Amino acid sequence: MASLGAAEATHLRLQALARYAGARSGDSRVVDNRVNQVVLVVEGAVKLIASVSGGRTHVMGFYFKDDFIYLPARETHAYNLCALKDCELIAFPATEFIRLAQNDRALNNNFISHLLRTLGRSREKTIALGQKTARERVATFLVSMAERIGSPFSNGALLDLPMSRRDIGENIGLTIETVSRQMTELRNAGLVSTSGRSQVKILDLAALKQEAGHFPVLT
Amino acid sequence: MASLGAAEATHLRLQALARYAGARSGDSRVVDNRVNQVVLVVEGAVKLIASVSGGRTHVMGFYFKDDFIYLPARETHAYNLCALKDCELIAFPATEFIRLAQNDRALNNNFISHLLRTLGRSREKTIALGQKTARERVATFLVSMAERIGSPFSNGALLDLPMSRRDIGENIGLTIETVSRQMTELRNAGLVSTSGRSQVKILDLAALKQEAGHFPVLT
DNA sequence: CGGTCACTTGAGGTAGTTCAAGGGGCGTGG
DNA sequence: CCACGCCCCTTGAACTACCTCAAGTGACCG
Repeated sequence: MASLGAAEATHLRLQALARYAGARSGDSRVVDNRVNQVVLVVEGAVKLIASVSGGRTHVMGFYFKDDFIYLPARETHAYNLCALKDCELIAFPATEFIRLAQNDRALNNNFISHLLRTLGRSREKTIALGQKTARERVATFLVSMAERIGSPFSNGALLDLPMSRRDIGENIGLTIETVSRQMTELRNAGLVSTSGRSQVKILDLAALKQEAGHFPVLT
Repeated sequence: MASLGAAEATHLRLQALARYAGARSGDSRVVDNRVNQVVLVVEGAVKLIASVSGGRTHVMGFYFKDDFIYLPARETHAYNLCALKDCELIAFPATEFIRLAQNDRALNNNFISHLLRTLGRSREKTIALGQKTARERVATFLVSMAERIGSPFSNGALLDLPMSRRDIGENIGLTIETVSRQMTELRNAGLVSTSGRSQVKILDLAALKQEAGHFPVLT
């Protein structure tokens, strides 16, 4: 909760509001979505999924330690959080959270800049899905993950991806097969190497960014 | 500026901050994008475009009277507002705007709920671009426009679209030809009729929503 | 060590793009 | 008011990126 940057006084009130939620890897509907929620990831990794008509589902994004999620109440279609690993989360009902934030400049500012960042990422992603080829999307995804959960490594990064190929595909609007093929091509091109299902080593981050079409953060 | 819902006291300060901008139809770079801006559309219609690598450009959205736009400063790629008709706009530097809003509960709340709505729409659009077919996208676009600038008409709506087919295509991630073909198919299916370049009559809104895949507002 | 399930690879199909050629609005000038 | 011309839009035909369907392969778990 420290990462919310609230003052001491607000802190206590936030605690009164908070719903702690633990989750095991694979759990879905981790947080109550009957009202808008602000969710903080204390530990672990989650995906935000949207269930859409026709049984389709779209992965809106992936979130990791210290990330901050705005989870809208179910409406025309349902948003839900699913755990990708064992997780610790804290959820606040959005309305009360916002009201509280108004009494605390730092928290209010934090919340607003979080929203702006989220909006920025969402717009980037819109562009990606509207304009990019499969190759560019996969490259963009990897670059983004490198920036968010990668450990630096020579002139690249080391990644341990907690999500499946299916999750990746549903996130960037491709089928699982296409994701797989693009990964293979990137491997053949010498840009990445993989071991096991989840370990990815980015060998040349600059070149990968080139492949990504110079776009910034996705997800 | 009334639509900002600020109290009297804040009003004066907002006026001090405001940059009024008139624009003629077709004008681009209507608002200074060297700093983040909050822009209010007083009159007219604008598009928010993102210029991306490879000379590609994506139309992030269309905005009309009383709409509220968050225009990020140019960064990895440049966002710009272009006038689709003659316009009157008011721009506020975002940082100062947010600071001011903190002293005015109503304004702060309005701003936050605007951001949440924008984020919601952006997410909807992400889903649309990630999952929908050309037919669904065009239908979704028309439904959205009907809700935003349509005048009711029997069991449909009357539309006067200020944007070109190219703009539409760049907004929903299709080529101009595909947009055109889908429009003719919708016409042949008896869901819409058109006259001239910009007049669209939606004959059966319910059926069009069906075509759209039950999705809510796009753009 | 053996089974399951995720991932990979291949072959064929299709939605949408690309390239190219006509119509037809709509503004302009007579 | 009508004629002219530009440019947007429409339509057609060929192509291609991605999807779909199907069959391996190998990672991870018991």
